[in-house]
Amino acid sequence: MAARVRIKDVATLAGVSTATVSRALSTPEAVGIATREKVMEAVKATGYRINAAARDLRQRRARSILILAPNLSNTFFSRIFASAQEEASAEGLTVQISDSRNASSGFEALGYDGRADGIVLLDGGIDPEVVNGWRLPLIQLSEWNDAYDAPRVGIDNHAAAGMAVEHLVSLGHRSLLHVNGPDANVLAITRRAGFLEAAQAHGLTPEVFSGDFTLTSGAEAARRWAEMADRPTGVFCASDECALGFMSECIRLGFDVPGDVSVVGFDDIEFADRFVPSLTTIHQPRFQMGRAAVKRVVAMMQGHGDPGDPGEIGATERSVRIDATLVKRASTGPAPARP
Amino acid sequence: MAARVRIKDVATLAGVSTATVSRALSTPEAVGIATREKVMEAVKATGYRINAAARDLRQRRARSILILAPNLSNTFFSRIFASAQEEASAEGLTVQISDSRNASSGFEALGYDGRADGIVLLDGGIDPEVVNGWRLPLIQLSEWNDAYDAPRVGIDNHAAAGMAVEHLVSLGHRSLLHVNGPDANVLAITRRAGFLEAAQAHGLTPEVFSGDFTLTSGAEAARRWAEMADRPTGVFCASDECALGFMSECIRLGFDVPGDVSVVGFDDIEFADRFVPSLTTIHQPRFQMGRAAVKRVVAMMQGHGDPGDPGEIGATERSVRIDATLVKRASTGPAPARP
DNA sequence: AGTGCCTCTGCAATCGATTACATCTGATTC
DNA sequence: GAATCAGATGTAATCGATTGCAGAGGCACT
Repeated sequence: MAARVRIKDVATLAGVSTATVSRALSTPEAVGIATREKVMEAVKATGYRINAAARDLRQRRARSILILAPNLSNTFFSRIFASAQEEASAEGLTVQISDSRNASSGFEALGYDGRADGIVLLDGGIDPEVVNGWRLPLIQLSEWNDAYDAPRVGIDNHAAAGMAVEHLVSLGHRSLLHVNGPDANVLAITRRAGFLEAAQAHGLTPEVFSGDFTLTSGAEAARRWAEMADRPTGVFCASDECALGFMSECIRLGFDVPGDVSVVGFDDIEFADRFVPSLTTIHQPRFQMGRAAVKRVVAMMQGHGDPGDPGEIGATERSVRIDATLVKRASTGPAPARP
Repeated sequence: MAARVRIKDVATLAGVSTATVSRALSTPEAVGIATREKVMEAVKATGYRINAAARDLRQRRARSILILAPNLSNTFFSRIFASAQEEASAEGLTVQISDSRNASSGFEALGYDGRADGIVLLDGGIDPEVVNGWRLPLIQLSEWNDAYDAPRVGIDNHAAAGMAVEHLVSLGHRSLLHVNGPDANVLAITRRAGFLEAAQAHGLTPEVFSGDFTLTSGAEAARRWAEMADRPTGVFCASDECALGFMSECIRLGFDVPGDVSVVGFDDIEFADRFVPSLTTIHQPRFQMGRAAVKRVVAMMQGHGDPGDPGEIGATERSVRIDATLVKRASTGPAPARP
């Protein structure tokens, strides 16, 4: 914080009061043209930059929203960050992106201390007591937790997993495998449930391997798959990274995709389209998700008449559903004839 | 900002002054044990959370560093963000990650308005006048700009490109191609120069295609390459994404990698190891880079005795060089016999 | 008892902006 | 010419914490 020039310096140089400088900058139409120009000149001459802390303190708001993600190095989030920032920027807001798994858990838990007016939460694994204690407009994006008292933005993971199953079944696959995400993860749980339900609806009794969404876990699953006596021919992975890891290991082990095994991913990250073979997957419109989440949280913030009023927090019914679609590519094909 | 309970409320409940509450929280050892406990109890009972704006204003610092990247959706940055945040967190600092290309360019240009005490800049393409006008401890990470008056953290891109060339040459490749990054990008320029110099040192006159680091541009380059009469057998791409795009398109066109063409990338992103064939590339220790950058900027911040003092800004000689290494994988092999 | 010192606590100024209210100027209207 | 009004500007309170200074109380020593 090196703001050595204060509004008072500008005022002195321009020969007006600090009130006038403040008005010239925030509500120019409330100031005479001649004065306004004098002020602007003084601002330039001094290199004045507003002190956000002082403004935030007085106005009791920070013009900023906090985005919390469980792991910044997960590439799935990148695009969401970009679109969220873009949308926020259009609203005149700053975003702060932080890692929810990496916060000092002390007094100022999770960096939240009034520096933000709203929160977009991408992590469903935080203690509900903490989350509900924030008392800020908050929306849950992608992941969620029923114990959080906040609306959600995201796709229908259960149904999307069902789409993957339908696709595989329609290609003739009768023996299926699901490579799951982390046990405690709500996305993993939901996708797994959707997978199992759809499979059972077709009278199938599929296999499930545990994983953690990563490339490595996908590769590991592939090795395990390769050693099975009766290898499933249709595989649904809980994430694209996992699916790409799975495919890549299959290929290295000498199998053909989709000749020997069809693979479906989840997310539709950039690489999905570029891998060889390209990956059939569930497309999540991440750009749209980021935008929608910010729009929602901004709306909630505006609902706050009194800055101390929790407003429409808890309006869970105001959730936004985003449509996911199945993108058919080269990693899935007809089931091989049973030996 | 919904901090409805202020330090005064805590003070009243605990039956002490606000000064005592403040001290109990920030310098507990300066307060009697009995009092301290009373205060802590009152804090819990009221759910008090400090108001960062007020604290920042009074202390004239924000306990936060700003990380500016040219494009949040570029997955190369993800890991840097994660490590930077981790390091900052260990120092008791918050990080704010922002997109430098997406800032409202008005009065509060780039979101900088005293909310941060230091900056890690990953973008070499910002107007130097703006950057030097920030008057904050600043370090340049990965990208740089000689017009910025600030130390750098990063690898030797020129030498690294040379390593790629040496590797290809040692495999017998005599006809080389470089798929470049954006024309104005300092990384692209430097890698290109390093490539050309090393090639010329071997008496070669290589080809250069322009690109922009992306998967798509790599694929495009591959199509162009495929149509050449005399196809270069050794290709060096300015980024891994580009290299993977190039390889993927080659394979789709029916070529063999590395049978028909050897490909070297740059960065060593996660997928490099998982593609088939796995990608030979220049490893940039991104984790280490993020940490180092934060460490440096924190050191500069501490050099600030007086918060209004630019301190050791301009200490360009204090740059930190990180070692890059060539990782040999399956995408490079002996040059095919000349037809 | 007096003095000095140490520990703990409170008072009140302070950080730098915003903004309710008051004041002033000049124009318009009757 | 007085009354009224609108627009422009200034005065001063305010946001919520931190912290220099001083006072109170306790203890030890002379």
